[in-house]
Amino acid sequence: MVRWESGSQGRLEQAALALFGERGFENTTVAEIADRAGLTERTFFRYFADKREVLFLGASSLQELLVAAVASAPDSASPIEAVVAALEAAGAILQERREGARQRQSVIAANTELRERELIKLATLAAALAAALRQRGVAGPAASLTGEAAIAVFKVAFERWVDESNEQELPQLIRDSLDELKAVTAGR
Amino acid sequence: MVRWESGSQGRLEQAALALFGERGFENTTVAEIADRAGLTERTFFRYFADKREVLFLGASSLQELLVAAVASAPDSASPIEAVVAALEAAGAILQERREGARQRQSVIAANTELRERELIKLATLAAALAAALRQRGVAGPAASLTGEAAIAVFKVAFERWVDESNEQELPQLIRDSLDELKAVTAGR
DNA sequence: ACGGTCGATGTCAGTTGCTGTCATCAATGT
DNA sequence: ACATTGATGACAGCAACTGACATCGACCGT
Repeated sequence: MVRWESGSQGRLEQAALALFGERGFENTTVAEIADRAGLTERTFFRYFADKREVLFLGASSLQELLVAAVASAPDSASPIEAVVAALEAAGAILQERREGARQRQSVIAANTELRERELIKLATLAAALAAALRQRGVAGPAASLTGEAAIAVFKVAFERWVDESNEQELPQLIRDSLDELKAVTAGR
Repeated sequence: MVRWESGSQGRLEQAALALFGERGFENTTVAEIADRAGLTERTFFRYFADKREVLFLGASSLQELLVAAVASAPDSASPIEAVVAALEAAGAILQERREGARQRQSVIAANTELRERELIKLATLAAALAAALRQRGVAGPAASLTGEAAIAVFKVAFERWVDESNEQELPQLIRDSLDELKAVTAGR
């Protein structure tokens, strides 16, 4: 497909992950990442919009997966069930990359700028899920709230999953969190 | 209280708001803000951790207000009702600063970095609300999900409130959004 | 085989956000 | 008066990011 692409982007990503793990995000310079990848600082910024973005490669493909899953859910599924089922599917994928995901998350959790970037990715995802729901005929406000609720469920489940003392699997945690949300919102 | 404090911080804030409104956030330099306030770039960074933070002054006091409101809610209130009641109270305050809030929001909405900062403020707020709920004896996961759900409700309501074509009041929109969330999560 | 095109990368200079350090200066307390 | 203290200025410097142009190797048509 791609003519050149001798793996520069991947090398940059690996170099960045290694250095961030060793010395932390702030104590790592873009020039150092590029050096380790055998490239130039300028080239780093041709592949990644900024220093943080190197940690969020798979994000867009994960979003596409989720949107596709919502779009292909059976008509009988309620909005919240359709979206959470999609999350469970994505959760199953993350479950397989468990160690990598945890390592990445420990880097992100240690730095405020990275948490900001993570949050905007999740907010974008919520909007994409809402848009997918509107395609299915869900009304505007309901679609927005369902998207936001789904992200809330995912955030809480993911946080518990990353916790070392927790051995449950992510899809299960997602379902548990959804049940918890239902219980909490039903309260009066 | 404060011995000096001849209003430097306020002048910096006003100067920043004016310049951001005129030429946008990215096309405004910190040195320009400081100049207009009759101060130095270095002084700007003594009052604000970074260029974005100048747009988020009242945030911490708003959070304190919300946490206090949750803490002082009657024991009979369910977690979600306690938190949303607090949001309505905060919404009433915002309702009075309506024009200022809309203007500020139009600056934020136009810039990704600012949206990131806004999201992390909201996430921090969600965590603070959850902590306040745990003080009331709510179990950990339920508290987290309630905090996140409240923020979801607020985000959707606020978005609708800022929409020019919408004339409803913020506290009412918050209550509407909560009802919508309840309907959506009850589904299926 | 050859010259030309094109995409990936390098080089370099410049702007801007942000920080550390030290000096200054006015108000305050004794 | 004098020392203290808190706000500000002056300056130097680093690192993130960008624009402009040069280079170089793979490919393509002749």
